[in-house]
Amino acid sequence: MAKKLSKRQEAMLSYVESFIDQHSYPPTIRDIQRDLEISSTSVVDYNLNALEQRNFIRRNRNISRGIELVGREPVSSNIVRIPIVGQIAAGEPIPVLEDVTVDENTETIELGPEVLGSRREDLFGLRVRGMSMIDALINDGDIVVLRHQETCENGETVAVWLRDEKETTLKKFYFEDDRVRLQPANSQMDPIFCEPENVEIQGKLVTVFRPYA
Amino acid sequence: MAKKLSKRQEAMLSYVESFIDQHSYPPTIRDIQRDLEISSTSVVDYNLNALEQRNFIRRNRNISRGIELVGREPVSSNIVRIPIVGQIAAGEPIPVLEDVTVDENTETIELGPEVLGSRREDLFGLRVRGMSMIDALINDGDIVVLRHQETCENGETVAVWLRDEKETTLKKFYFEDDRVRLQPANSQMDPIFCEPENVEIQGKLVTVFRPYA
DNA sequence: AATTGACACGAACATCTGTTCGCACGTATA
DNA sequence: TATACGTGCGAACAGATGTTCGTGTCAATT
Repeated sequence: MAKKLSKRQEAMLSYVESFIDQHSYPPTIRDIQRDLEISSTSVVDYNLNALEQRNFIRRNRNISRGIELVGREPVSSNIVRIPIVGQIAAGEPIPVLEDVTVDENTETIELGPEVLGSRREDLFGLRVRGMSMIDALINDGDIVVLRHQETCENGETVAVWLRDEKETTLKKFYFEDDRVRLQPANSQMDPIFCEPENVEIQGKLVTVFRPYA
Repeated sequence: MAKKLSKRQEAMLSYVESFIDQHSYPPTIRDIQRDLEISSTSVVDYNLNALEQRNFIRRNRNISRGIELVGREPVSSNIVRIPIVGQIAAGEPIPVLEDVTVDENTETIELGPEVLGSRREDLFGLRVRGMSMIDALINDGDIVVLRHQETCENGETVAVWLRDEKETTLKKFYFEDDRVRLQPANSQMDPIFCEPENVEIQGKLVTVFRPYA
């Protein structure tokens, strides 16, 4: 069982890997045959079986492109690519997602599920400008990742737009009695109280990170 | 362009997504047809084209399972899985990498190259314990990602072990004259000066992030 | 009422693709 | 030398799969 892979099997394995990286779907037997200049599909089939026996791949019979790389799936499937759609600053509203065009020029970041939690939809990133969120230990240049939502649970940290003040801020949100309490992450600081009508929830804070160039 | 997806198209899109997550290769048109109970493959083809036009997927003509999810593919080879090998606190040294066993039980996080920069070797993560790094805007519970190195350039933020004080700290490092200046990120605070012999560089700070569970 | 456009249907077609089989070649073993 | 075994070859088969086309439905528009 500890038998070494043949030259050809090694070549096939790394071919499959790079093919998947490149196309995001596995190759057919004939793809492998052609690109590795193997004379017959049956040779490919034979060596694929060998690779399966040694647990490098898994094959799904009678299914086209039914090759799976063992031990690879966890890495590739759960990564989320998050677009950085603008910036967040005290004095300006958060960009409206519908107005933002996300194309291949948009800066993005890739994050795994450990960082993001389970719900992976509606995520977007904003670059922090200014020191206005320093009380939440968020610095100029940091990147905050938000999940777009217009309501939230008590105690969640959310990005809110204060209509009257014309101001964006990141605070813990508490709805109590008839008013809203916005609590800075820094417990030394005093909360803000305001009318519910004045508060527009823009999204929930999912993660913050700071690249040290 | 802002046209909404039809019910069927939404269903198809999310079916494709979960199929890929589950199998690690895309579905065929007939897979979609069968599982979504659509009467004809041409209907699937039609709606797949609609999805392509709106840039949710990319189709590769004439090849089986030639569906790619837009914004999902780049998720492949450039992701780095970083082990979280321990914790970092003021009063204890950083775990020595050689002593740490990284196995499948080790907690890890996956991050893309935008977050990590180009050099992707020798990275490891530590969970921050305590508030001792609050002056660097790093909170209890944050995760810091370091690159293991024992030297650094002036001005880089590094994790250092102070031999005499028996203390770990994250500071900007400056070698000047015959001494070392360790500058807190918070410019309000005073630097520490010490002998070069007293300073052991543990690694360079690459990124910090804070999951809001 | 007529027209148009989006969407759906069903069947047929042409490849694409995995599988199988008989045969051959070399090396190690008996 | 004979045998077994791992590996390679080429061809053929059968089913899987993407594509196309004529037709139909329905709601909005003219």
